[in-house]
Amino acid sequence: MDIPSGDTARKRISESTIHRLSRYFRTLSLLEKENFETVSSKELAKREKLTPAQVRKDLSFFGSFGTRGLGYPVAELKAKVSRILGIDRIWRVALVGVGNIGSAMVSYKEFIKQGFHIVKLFDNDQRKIGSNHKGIIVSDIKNLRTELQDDRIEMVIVAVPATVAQYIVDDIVKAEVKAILNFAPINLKVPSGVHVRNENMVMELEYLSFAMVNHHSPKGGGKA
Amino acid sequence: MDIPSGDTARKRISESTIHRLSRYFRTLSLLEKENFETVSSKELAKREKLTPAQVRKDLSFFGSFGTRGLGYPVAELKAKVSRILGIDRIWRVALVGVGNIGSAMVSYKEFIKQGFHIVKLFDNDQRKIGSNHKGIIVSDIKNLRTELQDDRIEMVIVAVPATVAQYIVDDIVKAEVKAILNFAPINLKVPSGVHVRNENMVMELEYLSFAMVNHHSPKGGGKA
DNA sequence: GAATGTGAAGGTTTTCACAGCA
DNA sequence: TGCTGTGAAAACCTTCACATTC
Repeated sequence: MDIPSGDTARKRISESTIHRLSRYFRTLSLLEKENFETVSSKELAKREKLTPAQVRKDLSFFGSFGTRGLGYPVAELKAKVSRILGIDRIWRVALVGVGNIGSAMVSYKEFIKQGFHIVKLFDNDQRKIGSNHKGIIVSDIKNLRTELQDDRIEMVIVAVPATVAQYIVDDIVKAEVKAILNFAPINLKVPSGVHVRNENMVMELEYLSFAMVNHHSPKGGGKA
Repeated sequence: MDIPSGDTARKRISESTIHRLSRYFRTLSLLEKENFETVSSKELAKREKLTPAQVRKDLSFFGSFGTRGLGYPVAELKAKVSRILGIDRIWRVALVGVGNIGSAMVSYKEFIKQGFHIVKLFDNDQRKIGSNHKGIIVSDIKNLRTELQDDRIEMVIVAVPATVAQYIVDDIVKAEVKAILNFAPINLKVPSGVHVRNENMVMELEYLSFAMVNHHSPKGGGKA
């Protein structure tokens, strides 16, 4: 076992490190296509606009994947990183709210590519229930809890109006789903052990707005 | 002038602080609707799952907005925060790529609410060019640079495939637009002074995946 | 009494710098 | 020689604690 993931002495890994691992993974996929056999922390850092030390530190939390003098084996490191992120498998995902954003997510190719398979859709609109989106029949949101359980859903994407998001999430929690990606601009309450990530596009525009009015030079081009 | 935004001695404000200001703004809008006259750092902190000290520190970077013993005046603070974020005005936004995500963004109400007005659409697909989306005629991407300039666009949302994103962005930069919200999963190159924010939904699902396989207890429920 | 504003303390993340290995 | 892996230092961010003000 080369990833020290045994439950003893596991260091808390920062959110930034995890996000950078996602980026390394993407870049490693690219490097693989470009037929690189190995890659140095310097090269990875250059592509991600980071320091080589940062890249090495991030990876070192999970093991020693490189060879001194040579760098990291691309294919192998990619496999390791995907294992760390838990994307060396298929995740069964449901989506609630087949509106603007919901529909876009159903057709979003990057999800499938990375093993996130949207296999269930829910809505409360009678006109949508029963209709077919990309081969999936939209279910009635009334049956959310039971269908999530019956279909062994592991993650739910919430793309409903802010006013109803909390009720939906309460149901999702009852179905014992432990991971939620939330698009509603609201602070959801969930019991501990349930993971919520918020996707808020307005916040990013607001960041840009702030940067502009403050002539704020972005540190290395801003959030990557 | 109560915001120390004169060019002398401006402290670097962290990205986290700005994001929290966005959240305060949202919560202040809510508090205003609930007819709160004032709010304490304690109450704001509770709603955002932060510490009161954090709230006070964040605000203190920009001035002294509160009254000891009382708290912050809701309406006034909201106005101040919107001023700081630069959202006390209308921003003219263009969107490139009227596909899945692009279409969703055009109809996304939160943008308009916060003063981000999408006033131009571009695509390279002949079937889309000339068509009407929410009252906006889709322009040919060939004319991107000139039309961005003629229409005094200040921000561009890029929702095109990763393979073409860089070319589009090069054009956007030529049009002297200084703010880009990028949905393509790629590290864009822009000259310094141009602000880029990346919106990557897959990264958030990957974070959830990591959290799940690592039985990783989220610190206060994860990214809010 | 209640709650802000803020130096100082404490904690976390990033960078440095170099020993160690191919 | 080239590049990793990693303690130590530096930078950064958050929390504490209290003087200050209403």
